[in-house]
Amino acid sequence: MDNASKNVSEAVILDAARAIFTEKGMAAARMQEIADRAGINKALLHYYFRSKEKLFDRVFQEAFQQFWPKVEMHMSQPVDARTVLRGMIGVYIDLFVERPYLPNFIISEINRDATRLEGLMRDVGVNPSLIANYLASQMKAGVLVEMDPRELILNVISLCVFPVAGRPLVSRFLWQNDQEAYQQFLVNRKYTIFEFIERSVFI
Amino acid sequence: MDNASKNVSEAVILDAARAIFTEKGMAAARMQEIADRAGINKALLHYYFRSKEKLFDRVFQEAFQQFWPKVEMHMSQPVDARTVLRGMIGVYIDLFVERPYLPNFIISEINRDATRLEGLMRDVGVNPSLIANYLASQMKAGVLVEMDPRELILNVISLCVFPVAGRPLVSRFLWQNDQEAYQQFLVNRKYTIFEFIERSVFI
DNA sequence: TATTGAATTAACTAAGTGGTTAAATCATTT
DNA sequence: AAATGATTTAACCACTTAGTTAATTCAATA
Repeated sequence: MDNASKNVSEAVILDAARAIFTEKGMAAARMQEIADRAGINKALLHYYFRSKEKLFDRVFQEAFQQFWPKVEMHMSQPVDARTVLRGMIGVYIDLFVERPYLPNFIISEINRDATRLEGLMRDVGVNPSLIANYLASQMKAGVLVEMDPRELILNVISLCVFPVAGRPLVSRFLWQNDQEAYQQFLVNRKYTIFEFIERSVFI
Repeated sequence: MDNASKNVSEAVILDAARAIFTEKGMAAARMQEIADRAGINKALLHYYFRSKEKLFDRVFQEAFQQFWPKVEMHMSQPVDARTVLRGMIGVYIDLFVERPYLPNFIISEINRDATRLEGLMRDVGVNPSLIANYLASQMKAGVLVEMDPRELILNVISLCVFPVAGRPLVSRFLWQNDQEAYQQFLVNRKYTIFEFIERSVFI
């Protein structure tokens, strides 16, 4: 019996959908291509997920969840600001090394249709003020330079995200398309970002 | 006579195309919608630009050119590193305040089809090594902290680009969707980015 | 084994999609 | 005004798209 094509479950469809959606985006993705990749009939997609929109929503929400790493982990017990920042950067870079498609996918589709955001907020549950408050307290304590803590958070995320989201540009212009060198740079970046930030914000 | 609809030129079509393409991206943009926006017939688009692809290429190339600000300007006469970095940041932020659609458009479409890059490189002519060499010399002179100059360039661009490319996210999560506050933050960012970098890299 | 409901499919539809064509109009020059 | 070439249009075409339908197979269970 043809085992590979039997017992096709949601998971197989979602894997295929994720691959196609993240590679081509919502608009350019084709239901037929997703079906082909999943090794099933196109109608079966509509059986499991009523529409392209609903299938996409599911894929996007899963991606979005991953995009908000659980940095609170690094704050559960009282630790110093260095550990918190190092942890934040590490979580992000590790995530993007493993799933390089995430940043561009999120950024592109959020810009394409921002209405989704409110609903996602509710479902995923994000709370940047936790870290913001922690950073603010460290500033008041004289550990960190005084600045808008949101801006510090944003700087950390910017430095982590852009090199991945803009990979083709970065790799081409700054690393002469040497993919191995780019990859090496990205892994090292966990440390270079921290050093860069450390010099700037620690008193 | 209906003056508004006469003498429709390339420029009008390109304006419409830019608006639609940058808002929706290549795949989701519709030739009919571009025609409507330009106030012309759909066939006229194909008269001026043979295909959707060619029309898109034109729009994209113009956008891409703008994306590479002429920072060399700030290096023509011997100036200090602070002026160069300040100028670089200023050019970028000013550009993005005026054309907020640019970063996301470039990033999205470059990721969607990276083959375009090589051709664009040739046409636009970009040379990051000029600034890289200048920064390296300033490091050797003891003005700047020693680091990979490409990484410093990348950090500057990251800090400028991400807040704009990720606007819906940033605005929602960190500024509670207060558009005015976000706009104010972006304008101020010209200075906060510089201060952030200055503390990190100047000895 | 007969029943039943879920899983799966081939074939189809209705609504676009980018692109073409051939004819009409406009503006300029002779 | 006649001729000419650049604009502009309505109507059309071949093809692709997401989504539907009605029939079939599969798996569990009574």
